[in-house]
Amino acid sequence: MPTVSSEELAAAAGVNSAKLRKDFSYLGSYGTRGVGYDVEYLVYQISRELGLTQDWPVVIVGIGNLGAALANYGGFASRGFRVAALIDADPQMAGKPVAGMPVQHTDELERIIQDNGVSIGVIATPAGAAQQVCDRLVAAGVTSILNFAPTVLTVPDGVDVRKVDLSIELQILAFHEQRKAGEEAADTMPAVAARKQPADKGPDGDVPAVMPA
Amino acid sequence: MPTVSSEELAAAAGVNSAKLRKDFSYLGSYGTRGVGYDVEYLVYQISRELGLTQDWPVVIVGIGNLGAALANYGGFASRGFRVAALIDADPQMAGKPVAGMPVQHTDELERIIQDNGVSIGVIATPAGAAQQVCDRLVAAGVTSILNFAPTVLTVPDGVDVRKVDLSIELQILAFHEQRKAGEEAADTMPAVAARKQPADKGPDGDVPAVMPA
DNA sequence: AGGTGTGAAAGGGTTCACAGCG
DNA sequence: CGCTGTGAACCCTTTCACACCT
Repeated sequence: MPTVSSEELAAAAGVNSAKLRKDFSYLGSYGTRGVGYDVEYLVYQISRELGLTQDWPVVIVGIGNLGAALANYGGFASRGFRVAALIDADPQMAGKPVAGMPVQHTDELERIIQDNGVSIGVIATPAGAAQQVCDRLVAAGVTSILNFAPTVLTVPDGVDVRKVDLSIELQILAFHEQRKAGEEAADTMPAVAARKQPADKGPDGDVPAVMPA
Repeated sequence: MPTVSSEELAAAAGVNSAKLRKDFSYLGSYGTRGVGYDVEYLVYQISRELGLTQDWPVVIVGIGNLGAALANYGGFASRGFRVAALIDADPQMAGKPVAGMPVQHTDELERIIQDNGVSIGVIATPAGAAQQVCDRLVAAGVTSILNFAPTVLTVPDGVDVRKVDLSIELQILAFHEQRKAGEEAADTMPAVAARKQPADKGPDGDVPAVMPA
């Protein structure tokens, strides 16, 4: 399929075709009237705009179950992320291979960041260690942090933090589950709970690509 | 601190106090004019509205690194989730304790769901197994699914699916990182990339009591 | 014709500003 | 007097509809 129309893409994504065209138009005029969008060219332009064509070295700090899961996560490489190092505070872990890569000790953190020009760090440590690790990452030059620890991190201006709370997704499901259960009683429910919502979005959410209602 | 004002809460949350008051007003009139909101009462009301006061048994299918990380995740219990069972297809895993709970074999899936009245399932299997597991969960009575596998699941109407893609969060960080790098060249950047964004929201970001849809 | 790109209209959500209550 | 609750103004996003290009 060498080209797609906004209509086809919109249907696949579950959005309005006008919205899709308007969104694309902010990136430039990459379509051809009467024809549609050249798939390969479009993919490249969007990838470039999103930064997927760059190589982003990242470090993962805290190689417990979650850190190991992240290290093994296949989706990273295909999106331009390269795991530059796995770091853990436990000396027992040092040298152990995880996802085909030896775990390094926290002592090496600063050197690793600098040697690899890492600007993105992933924190998968226990809550208690997160802020400290964060501070060291920032001091070493990291300017974006993905935080899986259940703590709110404090960072200086200019540093971005995104927090992933795995239980929030469950909470959203439970919220809808609750509504399903009390559907017939909808009239007596508060406005918020009763309001029908158009397929609400996940964390990828801003990527409705395929979110079934 | 027995009471808070909308102003204080708004500052803490990084939003406008009027928005906060309006949002709360959809839940009912739980504040006191001239005083503020009674903290304990407010927490209860919001918890109830979100379904946090209910007990939600969940099953986790696929006890690899990620599944184990989820099983150990402390945040669940405090939000009303109870891990009813850990399920894995590997017979070797059966009986092994993970997070103080024996892993059970996939053969038991249907029975476990029914015995525990589980309506929420978490899929942490490899991509190849996800749809099949999903089908079985749904057939057994699950109506909400949290999917960590990198696959788009197909489900019947009435079943909610939320997909968590761990790399998307990194992608968002990389996007901002890219902008930081090219800040001085902002004038020549496409409109989208150059546009200043109000501290955009994390995954928890799209969970304000009232979904911004 | 066929489908993009976009001005204009419509729709929603946020903020303002203040009445009203404790 | 202080702070909530909320109508109205405002602003941003989405959708419509069509001019315009291929």
